[in-house]
This record gives sequence, C-alpha cells and structure tokens, in this order.
Amino acid sequence: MHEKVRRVADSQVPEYDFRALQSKWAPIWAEQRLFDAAAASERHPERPHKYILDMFPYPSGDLHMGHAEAFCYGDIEARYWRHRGFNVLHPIGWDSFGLPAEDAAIKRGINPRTWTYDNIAQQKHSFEIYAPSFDWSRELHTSDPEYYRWNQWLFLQMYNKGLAYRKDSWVNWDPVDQTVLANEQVLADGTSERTGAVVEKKKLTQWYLKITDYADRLLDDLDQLEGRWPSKVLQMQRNWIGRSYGADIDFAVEGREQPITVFSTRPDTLYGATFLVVAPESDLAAELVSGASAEARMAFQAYLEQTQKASEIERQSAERPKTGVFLDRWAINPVNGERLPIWAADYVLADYGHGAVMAVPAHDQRDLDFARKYDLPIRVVVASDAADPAVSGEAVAGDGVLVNSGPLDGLHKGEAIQKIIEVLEAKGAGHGTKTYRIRDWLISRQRYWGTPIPILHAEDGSLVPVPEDQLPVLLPDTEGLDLKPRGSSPLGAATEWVNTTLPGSDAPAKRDPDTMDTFVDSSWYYLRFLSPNDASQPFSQEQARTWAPIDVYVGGVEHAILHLLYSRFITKVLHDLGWVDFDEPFTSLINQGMVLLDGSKMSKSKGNLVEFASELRDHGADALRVTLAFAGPVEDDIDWADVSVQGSAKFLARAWRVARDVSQVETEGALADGDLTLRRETHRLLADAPGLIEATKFNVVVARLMELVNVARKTIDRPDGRGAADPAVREAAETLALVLDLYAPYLAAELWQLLGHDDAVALAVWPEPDAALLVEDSVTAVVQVNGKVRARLSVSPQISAADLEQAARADAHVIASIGEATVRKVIVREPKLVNIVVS
RNA sequence: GCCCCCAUAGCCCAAUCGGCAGAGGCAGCCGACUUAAAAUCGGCACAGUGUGGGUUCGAGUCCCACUGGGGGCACCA
Repeated sequence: MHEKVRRVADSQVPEYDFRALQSKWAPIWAEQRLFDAAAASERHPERPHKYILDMFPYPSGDLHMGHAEAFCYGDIEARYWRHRGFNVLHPIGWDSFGLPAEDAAIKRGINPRTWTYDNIAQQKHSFEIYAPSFDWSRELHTSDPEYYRWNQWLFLQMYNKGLAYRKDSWVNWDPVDQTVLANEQVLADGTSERTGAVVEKKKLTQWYLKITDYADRLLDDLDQLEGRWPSKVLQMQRNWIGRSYGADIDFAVEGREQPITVFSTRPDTLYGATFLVVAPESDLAAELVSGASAEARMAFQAYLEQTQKASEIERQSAERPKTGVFLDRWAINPVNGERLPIWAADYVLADYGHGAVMAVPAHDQRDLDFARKYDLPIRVVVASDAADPAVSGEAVAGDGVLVNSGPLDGLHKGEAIQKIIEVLEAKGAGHGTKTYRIRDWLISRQRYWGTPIPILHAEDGSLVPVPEDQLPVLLPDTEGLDLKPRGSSPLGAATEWVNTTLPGSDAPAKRDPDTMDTFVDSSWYYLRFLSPNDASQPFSQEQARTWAPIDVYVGGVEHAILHLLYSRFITKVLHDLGWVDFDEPFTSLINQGMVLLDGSKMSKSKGNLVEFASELRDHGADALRVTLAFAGPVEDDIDWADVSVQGSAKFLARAWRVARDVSQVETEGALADGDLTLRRETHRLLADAPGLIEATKFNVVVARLMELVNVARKTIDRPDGRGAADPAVREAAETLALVLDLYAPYLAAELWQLLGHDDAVALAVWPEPDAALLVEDSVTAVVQVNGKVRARLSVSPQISAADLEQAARADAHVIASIGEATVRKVIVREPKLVNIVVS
C-alpha cells in the first residue's frame, strides 16, 4: 500500500529534462543580463577585476566542436571568478573580415557582408543555447566601419612612427587566393596555411609592419610568461623569432667602392673563409655581375633563371645538391688580405642576414658541400681529432682551439669570437651584432573584404596619409565590382572610390587599393571590448586600467605564432605610443586541444564529423559542456569515441534527483548534526575546487562533483538516516548547484531554485569551507619495514613523532617483520608514515 | 639534423613537498527492480606506472640512457 502511494507521487514529479530547463532559463537570462561587466563594476567598485577572453570566432558557418570546447573552458573561468567575488569582463565579438566570406560571395553571387552577417546570426543563436556567460552589450564586428576605422587609425600611428612602410621585395604569393601572404601564413612545407596551395615567390611592392624592431622585446618578454603560457607556445615563438648572435663582417670588393657585409655566427672562423657566396636573386648579385665579363654575365643569367624555376619547396630541401656560378669578382678578407672569389648560389637566402655569407668550408657543412663540388680551397682553422673535412666530406662545426688564425691561435671559440670582434671593430671592418629569423609582417592583401589601407598615392608617386578626421575610409559598395581574384585588388576597379584628391587640395590622387591582413583586426580587438561604442578613440584608457591586460585567454594552438605574436607586437606598439601601461596582452593562456573522432581530425570529406549543432540538440548544453570539461586535461585532444555524453547526462540526472529529493521534504535539525561524512565531502570540495580550477584541472573538479553526488545519494538512501531531510544533504545540494554552475549553468540554476533560492546562482558567493570539517578525526598511518608496508595504524592527525614511532614499534606485525634484525634507522613522517630500516 | 612535450587498469584519466598506486568516468561482469527490456539502484573485478640504470630509508613523481608517440624549427650562415 505504502509502496503504491510513493510510486504515484514520484510519477507526478517530472524527470530531469534538459530541453525543459533550456527553454525555461534562456529567456530569463536574456532578460536579466546578469553578466554586464559595467553593471557589476558599478554595483561593487571595490571588488577586484578579471578579464576573461575567448579568441573571437570567425563566422564561417555554424559553431563547431572546437568552439564548444574553447568556450566551455573560457566560461568555467568567467563563472568561477564571479563566484570568487571578482567583477568579470567576458565579452564576445566577431572576427568578421576575411577571405572565406569573399570566396563564398563570389561563388553564390551575394555580398560578402550578407554571407558574413547571416553566419553571425546562426552562431549567435547557437551561443544563446550554449549559454556562455557573455556580456553581450559589448558585441563587436571587425567588419563594421566603427571598428575598422581604428585599424586605420592604428596603421597611421605606425606609419607616422616609421613602423608601417612599403618595400619592393620577394613575397609569398598564394596562387589560389591570388594574394600575398605573411611568412607566418606559409606552412613549413611551403604551402599556404589557408588554401594548401604551393606558395610562389613574386617580387612586389607591399606594405609591411616593422615587427623586427620589436624582435628582442618579443623574445625576451616571453620569459615573464613562463609557467603562464603553455611551454609549447613559448618555444614556438622563440623558434619563430630565431635570434642568433654573431658579427657583421665587411669584405672590400675589387673594383667596387662599397664592401660586401656578411653576417656570421662564427666570426672566429674568419681565417678559414675561402670564398664568398651571395644569393642569386639579390640586388647585390645582379650589381656585382654587371661589372664582370660577358661570359660571367651570361652564366649568371642562365643560373638565375634555373633557380627561379625551382619551387620554394625544392629550394628548401637540404638534400638538394649545391649549385652556383662564379661571378668573376673578388673580395678581400679584412684580416689577412686574401683574395676570395665571389660566387652566387641558391643555398644562400636573399632575405636573411645580408643575403651574403662568408664560406668556411672546413667548418660549415653547406659551404663544404659547395667547395667540394666546385673545387674551392678548404682550410681548417679549428683543431680537432676529426678527419680532414676535405677528405671525409664532414664539416667540423663544434668548439675547439683556433689554428692558422693569426691572433686567434690558441683561443677557444668563445674567446676567439670576442677577440675577432675587437680586431674587426679596430679596423672598422665589422662589429658584433645579432640577426633574426623573423621578417617584417607583410600586411597588404589584394582582396576586397578587409580594412582599406588609409593612404593616398599622389600623381608624383608620393604617399599621403588620409587625415585622421577623415577616417574611416569606407569600403566601396560591391555593386558593379568584380570580386574575382586576379592578382590585383578589386578595389582598384572601383573607379569612383579610387580616384580622389589630396587633402585640402584639388590635386588628383588615388587611394591605396589593398586591404589589411585580418590579423591586424584581431591584434587589438581585446582593447576595443573595453569601450566598444566609443566614437572618439580606439578604446578607453581608463577602462584599460580597470580591466586590462587579459587575465585568462583561451584559444587554439594554431594561433601560436600568428595572432598571438601579432597581438603581442601591437600591444607593445600601443604601450610605446602611451595608450596602455602594460606590454603583454595575455597574462595567462589556455590552449584547448582538438576534438577528434577515432583518432583523427574531423572533416566533412572524411565523413568523421561530430556536429556541434546535433550534439547540442540531442544532449543539451549542460551535458555537452560537462563532457568536454570532464574528458581530460584542457590541453589534450579529446577523442569523441572515448567520451560519453550519455554518461554526463546520467550524472546530471543524478545531481538533479538529489536536489529534487531535498525539495520534497522539510529539512530537519541543525546543520551541525548533519551527516558528518557528507559534510566533510562537501567542505573538502569547497576547499579544493579553487586550487584545481586555478590550475585548470577542470576535469578533476567534475570528478569531485560526481563523488559528492554519489555520497549525497548514499546519505539519502541510508536506511538509518534522515534521508533527504538531513541538513547535510541540503548543504551538499546547494554546494553542488554552486560548483555545477561552472559546467552546467541550466541545471545549476534549476537546482538553486528547487532549493528555494530566488537569486541567481551565477552570482552566488563561494562559501568559506569550515576548517573543522577539513581535519579528520583519525588518519591511517602506514608502517613500513625496509620500505614494505607491514602495518596500518589508526592514529590522531595531531600525533607526535615520538608517539607514532612508539605505536609503530609496538605493533605485532612490525615486531615480527623486524625479527632478529638490527634497526638502523627510523624515518617518521607524522601522522602518515613510519619507515623502519633494518639490516 | 637541432629543440620541446608525453607514456599509470581494456579505454579516457586521478594521484600537494618524493611517503598506502586509484578520485571519477566509459566499457565489462554479478545482483535488485521488471512478464521482459530500457532506465535506475547496489556490488565486483582489473594495472604496479613504456624499458634499463642511478639517487634515496622510500621513486609514477628527481637524474641519466633507450624505446614508442606527438609537436616545433631547419640550406637561417
């Protein structure tokens, strides 16, 4: 009879239903605007501030699982810091300029703006369900004139400082997108990061930002990010900047006024130099050979053509046999006056160092390969036990004592380098210096959907910046424009737009037809979030002092040397311009791993796709977020085949039932009389979770939540207890709601309400754990004999070392283990361990 | 070639300062409920930490070498 009544009662209470919760809470949240940072700051100006940011999405289609993961982690941080009593800024916007929009527009004959903003609407809708705790009042679009006018402003500040400039150079050309690319956008195999096409080299005049001026600071300041950024990213940036120390050495050239300067990391081997090599496509090579014999000129011309036919990929292969031509010119070694032949060879790169090297074949493998092929002299100047390089074909690159080197004889590498630099400086023939792998950032693009470069070209060819009060230079309408890429900017064809006059005069001028790399847009967007509607300046410096720099930045490792390097650079520029008082934008960085399926990257063409939209529809935001957070360490890849969204949903349902059970009874008695085991569990979670979250061990906190639910369930079901009426169960349920808010905001809100709260759980304050509940009554002490566990004693956590040792030695098992042996040493680590060393 | 990271149950993963290898989950097995199944609930089992050395009273944790996997840079003078 009793059984029957209960079953009827149960069936009247709805089961956990994520769809019902989502449709109940989403509109409430939209109304409440709980996460408005300005409002929070006004309510509690005394509170400390945290700026939590996810890399803003590029709106190509809907959100995908990678977004789901990153935004899950970012939201855990944002929600966590709010609970910890911080005012949190957690904005969202759209990286809405870029080539995919243009390509889609060309394919479908629609405006790139239409395509982009349709996608934004779709992603926004997904976000509304996924429910990250964004401050939507700060939403921005980089493709809005009110945003990109400040790109143009930034460009002009840099132009005025000489940090934005034009030069004619060999550039990376993407034959598919028909535009130039930055070095950072070319992959190690010589293909385009975006299109996968083999990148070509073209000589073009383009706009650059002078990131090389900041190379030292960009490299050295990485040290302050140690431990806060993934070490992988730090290493990648260090490699990319690639600083080498060495010396510039001037070689006089016969029949030429100017010397040739070469850079060498081994100036100590200068006495071993037997020839010079210049890059064939360099201006220097062309100039040198123009003063040579007709024969040499013809040979060089043929070689140059042959070189240029070789693709960049072929050229970069170290395996390739060395080739080159003698230029019929001679240089003079500044320290011993020797005549050195000058060659051109394509193993020397035009755009690294000075595009010329001194060849020391005995001590550099590349030079040795070349010397052996063309029968050039090889002279050993560093003594070693190794075989003669001329015979073995193996260059001897290491440290050693210098020989055949005049004043350097007998010195080691380090001393010799110092000495030779002194010698060169005294002669005015060189100096110690450093050089970098990183090149200036090529920012002009021959495409439509980006920020116009605010420069006018006067008829005489001079460059005139657009006055700041005339910004923004608006993109012309696409009406009548053919956006198809053909190697020059489509803006150039917008006649009315291109043709203008110089400021304050009738003199005709043409607008620069190129647009900026979209990485310019994203290099400072985090600052625009501070005052997104400010029409008078790029961002509020006052707001920057309150919120910036970013405390936690979340995004994919694919930006390790693109966005993250550019953004660091621009931040330093803004620092130098007096706009911000910090010079690193991202205090800490979380790189989420990838979401894989069956061990490989998901892709539509491979048919191994987990769709964000369908996961969201089938399992809901909470279960999806719990699954992503629980899958493992944040930086590890998640294989969707290894996780269980159903498992997460099961956990959420168990959590819900605990709160439901509490809500159906009156809580009885004082909290202090509540079930002690459960209370300890609750307070341990409150005590441990902050450290775990701050160490980004989000998965461990989920495990702890599961444990709390399990213990709460057991407490309710225990036949000798008060069931759900036990105040410890209510306490556990409330704690559950609070901590679950980091992972499952819908369920957390529902639990909080079920437990009788009218306020928002998202703004609830993290309670202090009760210290008395964190200490155990007794702990298990392990007694080892020679490292092997022989006994376990239950002792007080406050036990003294002497008491513990005494108890250990009194134990029968321990006495038996020691037997006749002599006790050599006793290690006591009260209250948990005793190790008795016997012989 | 140079540099970096990782390796713990069948699987995903935990393990403050070096101190009992196991928190959590997936899959599995047994049981309860059910006419049955699903769901739910209860329970069970499973590794000695990639290999070999070293330091230490004691090593998953520190050091060295190796193997396997992942990543970065690379004709950068």
